[in-house]
Parts: sequence; C-alpha cells; structure tokens
Amino acid sequence: MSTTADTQTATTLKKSAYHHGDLRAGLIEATRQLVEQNGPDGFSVSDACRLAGVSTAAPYKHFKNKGEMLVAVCVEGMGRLRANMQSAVADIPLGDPRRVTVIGGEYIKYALAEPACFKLKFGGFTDGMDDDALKAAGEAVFDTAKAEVAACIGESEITPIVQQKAFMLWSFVHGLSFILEDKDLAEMGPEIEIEPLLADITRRVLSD
Amino acid sequence: MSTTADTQTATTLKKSAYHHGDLRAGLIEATRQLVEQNGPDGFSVSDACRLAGVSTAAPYKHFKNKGEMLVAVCVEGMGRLRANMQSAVADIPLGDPRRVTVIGGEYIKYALAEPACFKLKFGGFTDGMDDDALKAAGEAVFDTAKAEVAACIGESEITPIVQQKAFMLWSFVHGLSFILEDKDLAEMGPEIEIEPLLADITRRVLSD
DNA sequence: TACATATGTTAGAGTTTCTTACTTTGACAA
DNA sequence: TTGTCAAAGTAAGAAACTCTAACATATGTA
Repeated sequence: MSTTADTQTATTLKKSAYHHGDLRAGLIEATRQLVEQNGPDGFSVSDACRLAGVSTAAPYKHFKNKGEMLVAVCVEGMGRLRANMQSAVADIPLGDPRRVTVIGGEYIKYALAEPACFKLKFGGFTDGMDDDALKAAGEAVFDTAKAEVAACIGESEITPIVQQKAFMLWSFVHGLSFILEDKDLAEMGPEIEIEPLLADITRRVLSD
Repeated sequence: MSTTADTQTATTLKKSAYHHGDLRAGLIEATRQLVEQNGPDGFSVSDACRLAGVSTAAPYKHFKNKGEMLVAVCVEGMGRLRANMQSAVADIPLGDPRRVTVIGGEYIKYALAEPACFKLKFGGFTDGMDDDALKAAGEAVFDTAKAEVAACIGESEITPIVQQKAFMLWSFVHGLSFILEDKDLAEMGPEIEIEPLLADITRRVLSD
C-alpha cells in the first residue's frame, strides 16, 4: 500500500467521531432494538440517542418527532415481512393451497419474531400518523396474499370472492398473531398446534 | 322537603370540595375518556387529574402507577363486553349457531365502540403487567364463547375439538376487530359486509 | 371528644420531548 | 489554497410528565 492510500483510508475510516456516517439508519436500528426490548410503549428518544451515541437533539435533523422514528421502524419491518413471504413460497407451484398456508405462516412467524414492530404497526400506535410509505408497505403485503388466493381458486383477477376469502384469511392470521404474542392469551388455546390449524382454516376458507 | 332533609342533602352534595367522593371511579372514567380521545399512547396521568379536578398526586392514593390506571380501565371494559354478549344471546335458543355469530358480532361491536380500551387490553400495553383481575376478566369472555361452540356441535363439555373451533373463531373476530378499527387497514376490504362475513365463517368453522 | 385512617394537597426531584442558537465538517467553486 | 454553503452535529433550556415525601383535612368509631 502506498502512503497516500494509507492516509486516505485512515481519513475515511476515522469518521471524525463528529459525523456519524448514517445516523438515520443507526437510529432506526437503535429504535427497533429498544422497542423490541422494552415494549412498544417503553421507548424513549433519549434512550435511542444514548444507544447511538449522539446527543438527544440529533434525531430531529432526521425525523420530525418521536412518532416518525417509530413509523420508520414499521416501514422497514413490513418490507422484511414481504420479502420473507416471497422467498418462502418460491419452491411451491403457483395455485397450490400450501402457498397460502405458508404465507400465513410467515405472517405469524414475523409477528412472533418481531412482536414489538408488529404491534407498532397494527396495535394503534401509528393510527393518526397517516404515512404514505407505511400504508404502501402494508398494502404490498396484502396484495401478495390476494394474488395467491386468486391463483388457488382459479381466478385470473381479484374478484369480490377473492377479496372476501383473502380478507377472511388475513383476519384469522392477524388475530392469531396477536393472541400468540400475548402469553396470557396464548394460554387460552393450550394444546393447539399452529401449522395444522393454519392448514385447516385455509382449506375451510378456500372451499366453495 | 323538610329543612332537615335540605341541610342533609346539601351537606352530602357539597362533597366538601376536598374529598372527591369516589375518586377511584372518577379517575377510571376520566382515563377511559382520554384514552378513547387521544389514543392509547396519548394518555397522561396529569390530564386525567385535570379532568377529575384533583392534584396530580391524588391518583397515587388509589393506583400504584400509570399502568395500573390503564389496567383498571381494561378490567371494566372486559366486564361490559361480557355483559353485552350475554344479553345479546338471551333470545336465541341454546345450540343455535346464530348465538355464536351474535357473540362474535358483540366482540367486534365492542372493539369498534371502545377502540382504545380494546387496544389497551389486546395491543400489548398491558403485556408485562400480569394483573389477575384482568386475566380473569378476559378468560370469562372466552369461556362464554367456548360454551356456545360446545352447544352448537352437540358436545356436553369443552373437548379439544371445541377448543380448536372456538379458538379459530376467536382468532378470526379478534383479527377482524383490529383491522376494522384501523381506517387504513379497513380500506383494504372495501365492499365487505360484516354480518354475512361472520355468518359465513361461523358456518365454515362449525362444520365437520 | 379524640384518635386512627383514608384521602386529599403542595413542593420538588428526575425524566422526557422538542426548540433555539451555535459549531463543526465536507464539498465545491473560484 | 481558500471562501462559501448546506448538512449534521452539540449545548442549553422550556414545558410537561411521573412519581415521592411531607403535610393537611375530613370521616368514622371508640
């Protein structure tokens, strides 16, 4: 390595300790961790700043307020959920009802893996926030489900019947996710196994 | 009215302006209103005190902390929900699947009538709170549902099949409640009517 | 009447969100 | 090289919030 290169590298890596590099992303990750740790309501901007190593005023250069930080976490989460769904069905032929079951399973799996993010999006925290990116991310997930239902019942477009069946299945896995997430609630359905339950409800809803 | 009665009444009604009378109940109601107004996360003890007309320290004679105030609101809400269910099925013969449909309808109706209370109980706010009264109130609601399912499929006790079917129906109405409550989510199921949807899913789940 | 108890209040410590005014850094043009 | 500018940080502080401690007042009972 030449001396010049060394100098350049050192300069680049130093990051000057003043400018963070990508504080926005850093804060989103810090927020996600804290929310996942302390629950959706036990999050403070101050904590996120401590974790990211910046002053408590720094976030306000990147987000309008605390709520926008939480919304950003949700948007990222919905993106991950959709990606999970798509890779999970990749090996199953189109029109196979197992695709629907697997998609539902991914929904639940996500809810259990990132419970705080899930509650953040669907638990009423982001209700009045009206963020377009978040809305779009959510719709993309549901569109995926509708397409699978259509393929299963042999429809080439999203007819009212497809809408209705997809909506039923969504309601079911959505509710199931919330219930399984809450220890006290999950205890009320003791000897129940998720996979067979999912396959069962899928069959019932997709049938005529 | 006699003078004596007048004096007594006046004394009783005066409430001495120092002692509230029933501050615990007053604070629960104030909390409910505020939570319903500003969303589950937009509630402050201070606001409740202003609304009830007492100092910000007064609640701590009745509740351990903010969380306990919210839990108390949930417990009252679950009680109302159960009462609604019971009076709604009173005129339908036992074993009629319409009883199950109606119970589900009441669940959803409650969720839409007191959305913030509903989210408070089920949205993760009371997760780590572990309150026995709250847990019991929730179980009482589910027990009601299980009994109806058992009657419909001709079982005299809560068998695993009954458990499974009741759990399915609960998951469904639970998820549907959350979805309908959220304007952005409800838009995703546009031309869907709740009553027929409920009857449809009930039939599918109760069938063999 | 007098005391114990329940239920209030005031004052204040310690956090929290968010604003304002200032500083540092990096990039680019002259 | 140097001057300018926008972007991204800091420090300090206002306003609000939760909760505690110490004190005050009312109520019920012996």
